[in-house]
Amino acid sequence: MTNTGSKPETKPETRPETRHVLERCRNVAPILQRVGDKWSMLIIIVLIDGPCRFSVLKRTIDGISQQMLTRVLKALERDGLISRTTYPTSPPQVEYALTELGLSLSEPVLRLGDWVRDNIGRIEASRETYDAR
Amino acid sequence: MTNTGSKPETKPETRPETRHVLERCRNVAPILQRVGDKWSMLIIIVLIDGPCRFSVLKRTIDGISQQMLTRVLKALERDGLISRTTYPTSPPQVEYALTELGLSLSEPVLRLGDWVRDNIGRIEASRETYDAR
DNA sequence: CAGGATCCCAGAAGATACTG
DNA sequence: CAGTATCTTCTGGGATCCTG
Repeated sequence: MTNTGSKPETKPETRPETRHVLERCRNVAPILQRVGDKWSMLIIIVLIDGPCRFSVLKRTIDGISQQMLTRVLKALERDGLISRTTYPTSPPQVEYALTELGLSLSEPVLRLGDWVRDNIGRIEASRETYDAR
Repeated sequence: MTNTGSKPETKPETRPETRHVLERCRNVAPILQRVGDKWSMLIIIVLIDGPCRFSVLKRTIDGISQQMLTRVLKALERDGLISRTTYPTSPPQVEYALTELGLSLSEPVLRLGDWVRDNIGRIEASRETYDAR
């Protein structure tokens, strides 16, 4: 809501103190982006229930292309968040699973998910009133 | 690490149970994307310390263009995460601040930030060994 | 000072077809 | 089955110039 007040109270400095916090959070942004893409979190969430094969992942995560699934799985593996195990059967089977690291990440991420679940209504309401002008 | 095991143990079903969790998380992904862009979280983090004017934000968040700052601020305002207050002075001043909603969001996000701070080393190590082949 | 309006680009996302 | 290869589309991010 764009209000119109009367007296500014902020100090117009550059806030050097905040700078330090920012430096610390500089690293956070890239990770947030990695995890904040369209599919990564969904994959991780599925894998929380246990290891999963490629085709099952593809069927479970509705709408993802094998292309994107491959890419995201690779990126997650590179970051050490999931592991990849190949079974030399015929036809070949590949099983993906969360690593310990990936599992530990899922915790704060699920918290964020809870927040969204609890507040998405407010967000959407805000959007409507905002768009209404 | 791409291992090679010997016997697959996963059930090849479609996992309908997981489906329900996924449905719940479908809404999470878009919000994660909103917050997971390059600047949103940095802006929110700065605003945790208190209201802030446009120019101060721009100076504090190093590297952001006024264009992007404007865009992201608008998006955050639309979602009800920050408020915008205009002071009709000359020259005009505009002050941005976290709303209650935005503040509550900052909590789970900072937890995620803590996780990153604690584990970024492992991630980078994993990347190196992965890229080394 | 705080933006709006344009133009531009690299890389992300996706569709499709092919392969060990 | 689990990918790779290719092509096209889309969009996040940025540079630049202009204005109340």
